[in-house]
Amino acid sequence: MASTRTETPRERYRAQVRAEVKEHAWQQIATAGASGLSLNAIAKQMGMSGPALYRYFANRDELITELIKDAYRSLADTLHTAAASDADLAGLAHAMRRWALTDPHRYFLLYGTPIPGYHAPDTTTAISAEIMAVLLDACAEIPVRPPAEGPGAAFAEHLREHGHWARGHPAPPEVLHRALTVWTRLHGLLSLELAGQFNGMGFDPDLLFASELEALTTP
Amino acid sequence: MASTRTETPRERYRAQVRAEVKEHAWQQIATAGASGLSLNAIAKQMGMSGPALYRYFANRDELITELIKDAYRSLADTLHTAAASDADLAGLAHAMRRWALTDPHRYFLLYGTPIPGYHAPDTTTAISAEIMAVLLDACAEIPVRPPAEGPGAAFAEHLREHGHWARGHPAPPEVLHRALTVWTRLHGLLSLELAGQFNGMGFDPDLLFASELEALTTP
DNA sequence: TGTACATCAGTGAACGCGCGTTCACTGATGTAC
DNA sequence: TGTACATCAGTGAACGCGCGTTCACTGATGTAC
Repeated sequence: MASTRTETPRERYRAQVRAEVKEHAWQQIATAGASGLSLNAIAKQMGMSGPALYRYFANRDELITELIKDAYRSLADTLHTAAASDADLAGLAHAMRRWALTDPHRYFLLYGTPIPGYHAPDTTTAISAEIMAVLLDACAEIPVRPPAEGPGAAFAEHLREHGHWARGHPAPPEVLHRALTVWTRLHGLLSLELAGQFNGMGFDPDLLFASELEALTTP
Repeated sequence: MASTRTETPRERYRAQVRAEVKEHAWQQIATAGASGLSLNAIAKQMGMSGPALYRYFANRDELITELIKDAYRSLADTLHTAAASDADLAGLAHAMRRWALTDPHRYFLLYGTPIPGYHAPDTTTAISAEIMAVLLDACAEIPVRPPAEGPGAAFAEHLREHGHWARGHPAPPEVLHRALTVWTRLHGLLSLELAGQFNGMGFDPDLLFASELEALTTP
């Protein structure tokens, strides 16, 4: 990508094998979950011996970290692409839902039950801030009716002092508030849907999603 | 509880050991996650040999099922108790949040990333319907402003035909709609908070929760 | 109250399995002169 | 263009571990007469 030096064949090969390992890793996460990820199993699937993978990843945790970073990157790119083609907040939400439905386990790796004993490195927080920034941009274009009093007003006021997570985004606290609301409500819908919690209930998740989006995009 | 026959000492002992096993199981889930639950480890913690536990649980899956049922039961009881002491919807929401914060892993066992390879039995659906019923009762007491058109109205209309999950609860579709919204929004807030996703952000989750509750309890 | 028997809790050994990770090594690929 | 050397991918054996689960068995507890 941004590398000036030409890649040597060996580097190209390394990158290719790393990518192939990750592909098998995703496949395995889909069936066994993130905590069932096994280097040995991946190696066997690729027709290699287990220790061979240690040429490409220092250990299991580094592989997981890489998967998480890729997943964040993929979601951020999806939202950027949508925003670049003039999508409004509703468009972003639909893009995010499509992204989540494409591979539920990828979504859960980012936003699901934390993996026991694993702690994500700081690299990921930069990308998740990027994602927030896209949401903030979209929320800034929606007219807000700032409430004069009550918990909603209080929280917006609170965000005036505690909004540094927006990383200096030039938006009034009401917009920060809106963005947080968008995030939590979408996550509620998506994670329940992806976990299959709506399954026996018989209503159409599309319609629930559309209804919540309406509530989210009107002031 | 409802058993007419007196419990024999042996039955009492069995029940006590089962309970102790479950306690250690929860403790272990808290550190290793649900997929890290190990019968052998529990036995060791209790000063017993591994195979001894097979006197009390047929296998690992039965233990997990039991934990899930207990968790559902506990949440349902919590909500019932709150409702019995005249709590409105906001009161129920706060009770639910307190319940979730008490033991995040218990919450995630019910509503988090599905455990790979595990499928819950039907027994649990009855209790989760019970939980929904409490929410429905509380939602029925909130004045609704039914929208004339748009996705919100469409979904309410949809629920007129697809609301059998409410198990004959005598509430208009707008109330079913409201209850679903309550569920998804609360879950969004709780699961992100419990997973630690708000951690680095610096705002007060209490205030966000209060703000969403306001939006949820006003028509 | 005492004896004979049935029930049941718990043990220890064993089976087969898979895991992450290290280590010394082979053989192929690239590099420097 | 050819040779000497360094780099690196991948292997196979090994270590130590823990898992779920079965099985034959011991010893304690309850039950029936």
